[in-house]
Amino acid sequence: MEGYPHQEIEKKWQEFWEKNESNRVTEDLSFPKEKRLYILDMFPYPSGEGLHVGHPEGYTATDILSRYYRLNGYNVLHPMGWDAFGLPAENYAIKTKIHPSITTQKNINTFTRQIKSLGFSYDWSRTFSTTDPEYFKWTQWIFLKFFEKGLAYKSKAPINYCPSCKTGVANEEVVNGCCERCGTPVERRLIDQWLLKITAYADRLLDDLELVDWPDDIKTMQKNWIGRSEGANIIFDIDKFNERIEVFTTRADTIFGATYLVLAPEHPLVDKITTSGQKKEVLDYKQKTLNKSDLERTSLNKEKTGAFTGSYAIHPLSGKLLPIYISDYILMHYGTGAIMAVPAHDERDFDFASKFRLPIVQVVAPERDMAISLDKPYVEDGYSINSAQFSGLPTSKCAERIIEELERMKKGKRAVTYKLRDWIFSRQRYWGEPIPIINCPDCGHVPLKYEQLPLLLPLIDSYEPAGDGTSPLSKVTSWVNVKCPKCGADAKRETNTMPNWAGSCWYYLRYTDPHNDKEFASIEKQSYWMPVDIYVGGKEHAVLHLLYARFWHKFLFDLGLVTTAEPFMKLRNQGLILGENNQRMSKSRGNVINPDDIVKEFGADTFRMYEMFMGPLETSKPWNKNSIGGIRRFLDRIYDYFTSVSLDAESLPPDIDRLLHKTIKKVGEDIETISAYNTAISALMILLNELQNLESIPRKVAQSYIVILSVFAPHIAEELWGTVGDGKPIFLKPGDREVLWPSYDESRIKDETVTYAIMISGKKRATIEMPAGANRQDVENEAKKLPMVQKYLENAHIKTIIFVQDKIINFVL
RNA sequence: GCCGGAAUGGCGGAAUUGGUAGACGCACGAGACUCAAAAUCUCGCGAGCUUCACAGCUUGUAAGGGUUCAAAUCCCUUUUCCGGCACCA
Repeated sequence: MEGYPHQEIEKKWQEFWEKNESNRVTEDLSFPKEKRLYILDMFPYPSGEGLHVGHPEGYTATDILSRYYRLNGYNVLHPMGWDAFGLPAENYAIKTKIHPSITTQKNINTFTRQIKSLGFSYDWSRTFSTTDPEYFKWTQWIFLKFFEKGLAYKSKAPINYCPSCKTGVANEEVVNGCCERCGTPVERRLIDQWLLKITAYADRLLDDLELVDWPDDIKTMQKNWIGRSEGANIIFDIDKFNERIEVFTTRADTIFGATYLVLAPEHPLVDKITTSGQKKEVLDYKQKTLNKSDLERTSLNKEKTGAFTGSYAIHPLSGKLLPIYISDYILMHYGTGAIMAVPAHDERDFDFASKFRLPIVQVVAPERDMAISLDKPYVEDGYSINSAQFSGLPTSKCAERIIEELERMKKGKRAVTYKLRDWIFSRQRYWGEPIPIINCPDCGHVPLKYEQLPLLLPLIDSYEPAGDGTSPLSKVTSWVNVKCPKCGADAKRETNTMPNWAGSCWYYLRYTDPHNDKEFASIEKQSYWMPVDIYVGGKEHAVLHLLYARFWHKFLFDLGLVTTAEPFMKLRNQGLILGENNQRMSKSRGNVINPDDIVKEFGADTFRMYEMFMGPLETSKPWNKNSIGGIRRFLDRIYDYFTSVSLDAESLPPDIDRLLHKTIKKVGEDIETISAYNTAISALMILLNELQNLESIPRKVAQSYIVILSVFAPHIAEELWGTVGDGKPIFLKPGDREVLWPSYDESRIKDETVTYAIMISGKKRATIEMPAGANRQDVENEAKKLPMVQKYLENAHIKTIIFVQDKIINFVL
């Protein structure tokens, strides 16, 4: 590739910035807080494949923002690190016997080299990996706080278990219900697991979404995930048993339409109330349900299945007997694990009732007293019918009255239910943070003392799972067997490790004070830097990472350990970069682009600018090799022009001066959108196209152009600054920085003349130039002079004239 | 199945949020330079039609309908694609 020598220039300036500490922050906390900014990327998992072209998309956007704000006088914290615990390193270790820490370090080195080759302005003095003991010491410390406050608890929870590999497998490793490695159908097993009580924060996680500037679709996803719904728990006594079933419903108004009850197959009452004649059928059905995942239970079987228990419940208001069924469309962990089925007004109940020939009773009508044909359920609100003294009431009113009545009878009460479930926090894996708990037969779960942290992973030589579903750690007897710190009896360490989400729940706090060995971060530094002002990453973290991190943050907030209610004020997502064939990049499709190749051939500046020019940040867009060449040509033209143009001119021609000011305004505004980088770059192209007609321009103009360019293409800009600049580099260490970003003059942006579109009955027929701000009558008179317009106006009656200042005049005939 | 998002030239995308559709770039075509090619520069480039030409007409933003002086933009119906999913009572 000819043109400017990108390899030489990029290396030179990357070394300069690093040596000069150009990317550091000022640690002087008296620097005004309103001029500090925390701009963060979601840190990557350093995979063995190396950097993907999708990573630099978000990183370039935040780099542009960081450089832009620094050039405007801000103190910008812009760090990078590694989320390095996880499955791939462990699976690789099982295959190769190479310790995950070695693979991880190698991958981190590769990622670091690749990211540095793109010239991002990260402050590398603050980097760390979640696998560093100095870091996960504090992850464990926070876990102990959860334990101390009763928010970490042990309970039975299901795992996917492969009976052939004799190991637990992650959801990701289950393909079509079978183990990814051996193809054996995966079973579900209940084992003792640690859970974090995220449900205790459900309402606050929901309500505080109001406080943050996040994309609406992400907020909606979190709201739906938390899934708060208000309704009532209603008690049904069971006929011939001294037992009762509590159901949750959001439609208490439909209670007179309940014709049967359904329990989740796992419901504890099932065995008790199943009559002897039905035992076999119920048992068989429970067995079948056991190995179905929620996904299968909920999406695959359109055909409803179930079994009759043989028992009947007593309707609390009508006294009628309702048969009790079990069915897998009822999930134990939602609501009470039991429902009253109202087939006339619920689709799932309708399907079930149709299949099992159960009665369907209409109790809601769209209009008062109107009956509808029940070939499908009526799920809308309306007016109650067939509901005793409640008939005639509108839906919401009716529900209220019925709940009041049930409360009076002590047969029900208002209730709120969430879809959100507690977070299963243990994994039967090696490569994660060890859970700092000792299990003593007498004292139960005994936490390690804070001074005993970090609890390191023991070195082992076989990473194969233990074979009984427990972690490989359980094989390391020298590590597992300890004395109970409380009573001194023989005890065992917890062998489950934390999930890979743990480390990413608080890493943004650590960046504010990354080398602190007394606290996870000092309150002083946190309160200066937090919250994160701008957080950029992929949409795939919409619920898990972003919800878990918010949960930890709120927990720490309650303990007075952090200073803000929310961690991330503004969130933006980057879109997917697809392969040239418009499909997701993957090895198997053979459409993967390696960033190294692009940097080598075209240079980092071209790569960065191309990714920003592809389209708005948040949309997904396909890679196109030809288009990169266009960006490279643009940078070559910039290089040629600014190394040859004379800088002696006094001023620019007025129209180009106007364009310059417009460009400064537009680019600044586009950058701040965190989206429209493509149009910012096109504005720079338009300006260059005009400047190229001039042999001489003022030095000040060249400086403005290069400074604007520098946030997108820092290396070439820094190089050209040597020619047009003031003797000092653009990007300097905090104390040496100046506000270099050019300002624009609003009064010099206004055009003197504007083009009016002349429309006849809404169709454009001609255009005329008029002075800006011309009055309606003048425009009308000028327009009528045009032969083109006269042609249409003669023999026609003008009904009305629509005039839009500086835009159009429309003659409606 | 449910929820969310999207659909604009050969391609990526613009469009002041209801006001001249197609900015900018790619690809392509013609020309200049060259012995030639590459690179570079200049011009053209939604489709169809009329015209020697200047120019003009029709049509066009997934499809169909509607609101409006005016719709890529707002409303209704439909189709396709992408993302998410936990049958959530």
